This record gives sequence, structure tokens and C-alpha cells, in this order.
Amino acid sequence: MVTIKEMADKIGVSPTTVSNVIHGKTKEVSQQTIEMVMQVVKDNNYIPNMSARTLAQNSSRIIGVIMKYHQIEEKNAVQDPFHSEIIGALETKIREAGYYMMLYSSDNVEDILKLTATWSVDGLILLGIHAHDCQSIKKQTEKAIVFIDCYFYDDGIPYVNVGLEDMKSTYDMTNYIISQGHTKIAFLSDNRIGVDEERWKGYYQALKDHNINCSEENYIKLDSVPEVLNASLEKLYHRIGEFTALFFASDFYAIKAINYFYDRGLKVPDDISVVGFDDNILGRNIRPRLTTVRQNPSEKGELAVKQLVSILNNEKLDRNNIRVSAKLMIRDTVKNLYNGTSTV
Amino acid sequence: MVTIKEMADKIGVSPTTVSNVIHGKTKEVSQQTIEMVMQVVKDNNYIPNMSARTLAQNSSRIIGVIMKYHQIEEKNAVQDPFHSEIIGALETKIREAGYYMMLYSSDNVEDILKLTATWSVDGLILLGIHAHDCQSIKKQTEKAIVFIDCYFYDDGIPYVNVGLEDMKSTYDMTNYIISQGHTKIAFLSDNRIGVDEERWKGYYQALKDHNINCSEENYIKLDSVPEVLNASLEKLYHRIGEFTALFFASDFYAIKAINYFYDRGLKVPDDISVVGFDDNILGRNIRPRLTTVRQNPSEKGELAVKQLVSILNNEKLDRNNIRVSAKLMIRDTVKNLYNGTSTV
DNA sequence: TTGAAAGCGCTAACAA
DNA sequence: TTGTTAGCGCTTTCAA
Repeated sequence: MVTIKEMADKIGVSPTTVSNVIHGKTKEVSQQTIEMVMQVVKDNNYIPNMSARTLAQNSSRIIGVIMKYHQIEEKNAVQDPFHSEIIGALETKIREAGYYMMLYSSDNVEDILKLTATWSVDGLILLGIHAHDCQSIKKQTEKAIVFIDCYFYDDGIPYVNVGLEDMKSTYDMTNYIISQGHTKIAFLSDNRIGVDEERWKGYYQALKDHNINCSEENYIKLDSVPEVLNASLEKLYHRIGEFTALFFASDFYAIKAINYFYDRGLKVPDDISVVGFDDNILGRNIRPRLTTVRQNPSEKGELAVKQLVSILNNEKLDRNNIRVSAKLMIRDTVKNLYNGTSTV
Repeated sequence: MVTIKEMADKIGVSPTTVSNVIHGKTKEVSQQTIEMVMQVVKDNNYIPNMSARTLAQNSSRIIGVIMKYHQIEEKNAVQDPFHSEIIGALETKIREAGYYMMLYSSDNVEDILKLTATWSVDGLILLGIHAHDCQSIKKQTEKAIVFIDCYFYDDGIPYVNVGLEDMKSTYDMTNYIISQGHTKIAFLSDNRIGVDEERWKGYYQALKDHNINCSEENYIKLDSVPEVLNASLEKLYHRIGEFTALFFASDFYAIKAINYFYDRGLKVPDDISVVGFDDNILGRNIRPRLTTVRQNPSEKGELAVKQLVSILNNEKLDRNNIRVSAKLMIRDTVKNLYNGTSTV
């Protein structure tokens, strides 16, 4: 491993000059010197030492990608198809932008801040972290941060977030379900915070705008713990008569439910209509083809990196809060109550 | 951000002492000093600077996790459920072991070596990299490396790999298929190298051991490019009469095929039996329940980190090459040709 | 039991 | 246009 100093000695110039040439600061370097330096760098297959660089500049070109830590193994952040798609996109874009990606999961603000400081991380991308923690992190560090799917309302501090048109898209999808003759529609999720709350709101608004009665009775909470999920589905199964359509806040649960019904001889959409959200790998590969709201996680990942890099380059952002658009994927799991068909 | 030196000044000891206490080298430090140091460290919320540490020791506690780079976005390494599960497990275990995870994808040996050197990475975990490149990397660096699913046969150099009983499990599964009365069984995959070749071998051996004729005619190549995959499936559809069972080298393709058949009115397993491999999130969530070979990616990830950490601690490994066991998941997609049933 | 000093590789301020 | 020097924060050797 050659060092800058060694190369400088070899060609009889100063380390400063070598460093300058390496970093393209060649305005004040003679053409001849430039070529000499380029040559040694190449001949010796020079590889920069980032730790030394980081120490000297207090900036590492590392971007910390922080995911929410989940105790439950099957909910291990990366396993969720939505998260893994984003992680993949982040890796690609971070690398292409000339940064390095440190992946870390945590549910603890202190740990996240510590990681940031320990590695002199240049920026942070926070994924699936609770709004409250996001806010707390934002307050405690000056580092560039981009959030994904994080909304905090109760504060004046500006923050950069890449989100989705959650409310609008569930609103639109609910309208579609209604247009197929449904009025008894349930909304199902495993929580009522963050994006899931937004999605509930869109759903709720659509019913309201159609003067369809909607109360907390329409909300069904699913348990995210795998073993307990079946109990939730069993309960759902027994209430099935109350509804003609079920709007799940994620494909994952939609499919779990479809399978649960299938195993009990209940057919989708003949006996009950089902809608999901995400159009993830699961949603895209099931029969009957799932009617769902498509979001593009890669797009979110790309935008997050783009925003972060802009901040790091001190460029002005055209907008702080991006809402990526979603798309209704009308397929085969909603029955048309007027004519009995379900295929588009 | 306090530094060791600052803290040393505050309590009137040397940086050396502070550093020693921080790292538990307290054999030769008085109890009183230890307590003093512990106190300042706590009071000042000291956070170590890893770049400085790395520079001084030439070791960073970073573990580079390298995945194969895929041009095609939908095949983006992390999106594959198998890979994302492993990545999740790796993140957890690396963090728990007190290391940091740098995630990087590449299909270029030079780049991987460069990353390693740039960050003074302590160790490497290579995932899905071609054997040839693995070998080349192994030769060019002294760093600790653990491979996942990488086999190179033609060389004497010892290497550490975490693999699966690919051959044995396809052998067993093929025996099971045969036991259900099938003799016309195809094997399908998108390549014939690495694990897929191993799986083919197991399949082949089982047929041979039953004196069932098996030639290259039994092998059907699937195209991995999403747009072209359908063409492969269309071809398959037309050859369907030649076989009674299809053994796919991965759940992903098994499910793509099942859906393709479904859309053409062909029922699994009534019209054709299907078997997958992986039991991934897709395989686990489809109806009819997929008969497949279950491998546990988390286990692979955990073992890989365990092996790597052992190497880094200079511990002797009990074995270099681990073959994690797989499990046959006999479910509902293979028809019993003797009595016509298919459910277990 | 403790401390002084040198050095890891690089960058930046300043001088020449 | 180029070079000297100091310093980033930490560890390690050796001396006290």
C-alpha cells in the first residue's frame, strides 16, 4: 500500500502536490507535474486511505442508512419486501454518487447518534423510524438527514422527507371500491401511526364523501406477531359477514388473509373482495391477481439519495417534502356488485 | 465531541491511561484512576473516533458485505427474498458482534479489493459472487473472508464457506417426487453453475439411482430477464405434455410458472406437479401450498458472521466448509400418481 | 502504575 | 507553481 508521501518522494515533489493532483485541484500545477503524478499513482496502484482522509477532514463520505430494529426475526427490517427493495436502491445510488453505505438497524436514538459521530458520517437516511425519534435525532445533530416515510407535524423545524401520496391513493382506491357497488368496507392494518394513519384517513374521507357511514367499527387491527396474526385472521373470518370488501394497508396482510380464507373454502373475490397496498413481490405474484396500490420503493430510495447528495453539495432543494405518486393497480380481487364480474 | 486528550487534561492523567481504561487494559492502573477515568468518559459522553482508531491500528472493525451487482433492476441483489433475508441476518449479527457493516455491490474484483483497502476493512463476506471471482479475491488479499454459497474446486487454497446441502436435498426431494409415481420429471433453472449445478446433480443422481432415464432433455433453461422469462414459460407450456412433474431450482420460478399455468387454465397439481426450492416469502405464501426445499437464509447469515468473527479473533475453526441442512417441505403441489391425491 | 513521544496517512494553511 | 509544517484523534512503544 503506497502512501501519498512515498509517491511524492519517488518523483521528488511534495505530498501536497500529489494530493492536489489526485483531487483534481490542478489549476496551479504544471502540466508536466500533473502527468508525473498521474503516472506514479497508476504505476503504484494507489488506493486512498479513507480513515486518514476522514480524520483530516472530519468527513467520511459514509452515508448511514438506519432502519428500525425489529425484535421479531420474521419482521427483521430487510425481510420486508418494501424495505429490501429500498435498501437495494439506496445501495446502488449511494455507490453511484461516490459515497459508502453503512447499514445499521436500531430503535434507539442514542445509538444512532453515536454511530453518526463514531464514523463522522456525512449524512443519514432514516427508514421506518418513528416520527418521534426522527424528530429527536433531527434536533440533536447538524448532519444532513433525509427521512423516508416520516411525518412529524407538531414542530416548526424543517426536514427533508420522501414519502408517498398515501392519503390520496387510499382515497382514490376506496372510491374505486365504492364504484364497484361496495359500501360495507373494512380497513385493516397493524397500527394507526405514520403512513398507516395516512392511509386510514384517505379511506375514511372517501367513505365520508359518499355519505357512507364509517366508524371505528370499520377499522380492524391485525396483530403483527406472526403467531398471533392467525388469531386476528380468525376473528376477521368470523366478522366477514359484516363486510363485502376489505382494504388492507399492506399486501402482506392482504395475502395472509386471502390464504386464510382459501384454506377455509372462502373464495376471493366471489365471497369477499380484497384490496392491498404496495404491489410488492408478494402482491405481484399471486392469483387471483391482487388489486392493490402500487408504490415504487426504488423511486423512493433514489430520491432520498438524490436529496441527500444535494444537501451535501450545498445545493438548494426545490422541495423539502416529496410525495411520490402511487398508482392504482386494478386487477381481479374486487367483485363488481352490480354485475358480478371481477376481471378488468 | 470530547477527545481522549481533553479528558486526560481534565483529570490530570495522560492520554495513554485514559485509552487504556477505555479498552479495559486496567491491569496496571490503580482503582482510583480507573474510577476517575470512567467518570469523565461518562460525564462528557465520550464517543470514540473510529477513523483515528483505524488509522492508528490499521483495523476498522468494518465488515464489508459484498453482493453480486445486477444490472437488471428487478434482480437488484437485495430484492431477491433469499438475499434480503441474509442481509438482514448479517446486519443483526455483525452489529451484535460489535462490528460495522458496509454494504456494497459489485461484479468487479478490483473494486472489491479497493473497497477493502480504502476502509481497512477487517473482513469480507461475499454473497452470490461467482466462484472464479471469489478465488481471485481470495488470492489477492490477506483479509479474513467468508463466502456464502461459493464453491471452487480446482485449487488447493483453503477457504471458508457457508453453503447448503444442495445436492443432498435435491436428491431427497427428487426421491420423494419419484415416490409419488412420477418418472417424467424436468429440472428447471436459469443457469448451471454454483448452487444450481449442485442441485441439478442431486436431481440427476436420484433419477439415475432409480434407473429412470435422464438426459439433457430433462433440463429446461429459464431466462432470468423478466421480459424474456415469459417466453421461456411459454415454451415450457408447450412441452408440458412431456412431463408430469417440474422441479424448479428456486421458488421464484416455480411460482412464476404456476401463475403462468393458472392464467392458461392449467391447474397445479391436478394437471402438472410443481416443486420449488428455498421456501422463501413467496413460497410460503401461495396457494396451493408449495412443496419445496426449505433453506434458512438467516442461519447462513449467522454462521457466516460467526465464522468470520472467529477468524478475526484468531480462533481455530472446527470446519472450513459448512453445509447447512435443508428440509423437505412436503405440501400440496405434487400429485400422487397412484391414488390421485396431493395433500399430505 | 503512569506518561512522553512518535507515528498512522492525509489535508490545509501558509510560506516561499 | 511548489513545499513546509502542523494537526486531525488515537494507539503503542518505551522510559520513568
